[in-house]
Amino acid sequence: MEPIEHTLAVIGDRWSILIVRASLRGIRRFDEYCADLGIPRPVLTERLKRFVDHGIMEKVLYQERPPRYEYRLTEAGIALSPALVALVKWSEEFVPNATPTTALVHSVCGTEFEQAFWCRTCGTTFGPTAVRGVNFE
Amino acid sequence: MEPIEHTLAVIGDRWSILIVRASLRGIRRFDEYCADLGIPRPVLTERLKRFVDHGIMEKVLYQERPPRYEYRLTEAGIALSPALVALVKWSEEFVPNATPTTALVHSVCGTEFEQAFWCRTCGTTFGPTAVRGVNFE
DNA sequence: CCCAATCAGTTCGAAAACTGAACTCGGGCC
DNA sequence: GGCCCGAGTTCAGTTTTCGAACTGATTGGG
Repeated sequence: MEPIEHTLAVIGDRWSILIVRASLRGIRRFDEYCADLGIPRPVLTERLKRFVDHGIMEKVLYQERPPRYEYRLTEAGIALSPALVALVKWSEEFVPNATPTTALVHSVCGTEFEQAFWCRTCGTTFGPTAVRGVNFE
Repeated sequence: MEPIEHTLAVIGDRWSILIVRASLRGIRRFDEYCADLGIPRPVLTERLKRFVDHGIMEKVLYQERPPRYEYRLTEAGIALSPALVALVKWSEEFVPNATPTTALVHSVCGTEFEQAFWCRTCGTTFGPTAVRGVNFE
């Protein structure tokens, strides 16, 4: 199985990306995910378990007696951000009636940023049509 | 429903992204997708229909009698590339035993490229941890 | 003319995943 | 004891997925 197939077997469903996004927004606890996303509890249980198993999230004890855990993204989980950003930006552009709000900003300066392909060799940025590759085109 | 939820309702499943990737690789026809991906035919039928309905693909008649159609990405479909690239790159980095091949190259110079967040205001590139936003963090 | 091959789908029954609502279980608080 | 919190589990019903076999229009070969 190719790497990306493996990845999609883990996060390729209607909820996974939304869970990652919720976590980046600061959501941590089981009931918070439920309330925030409206995700069915059994589905959330399974996803969190899957994420922990695949190193995307970690279970952190935040209270003993009764033992209670919260779920935080690991570095690998945070590294999914570029994919999430790409999807958010695609959505803003192509989903009909999408509100073109400034959804994502650079925390340093507070203004909207771009996402691009960047070629170190050429020193240029470029778009999707100039991409080619073994696993791609 | 927020834009990204809508987007994930369309392409948030185990196969959709792989179909887009196959198409970027030059796959066009029903049986080609089947053979290339090993996707069940009924699922492929449903996904292609969905993609056409949502403007991600278009059905192109390539032969009359019997009428035969092939499926090509629209501009909106090609615009999903950044998300795909992000997932491919994430996979290369975080999927265990992933072969670190040069999967994606800049077609102009043939060397590997990067994908980054870029702030026009600051004139800098930055990583996932510096992202903040209404829909995000 | 008839038979095989092509190719985009459809049909079908079984298995798996998803869903909402209710329930469990440990433990603190009054 | 009775009530609340909060992370799950259980359950029954629906939807989705799956693989394999089938359909239907048409062409090319013998």
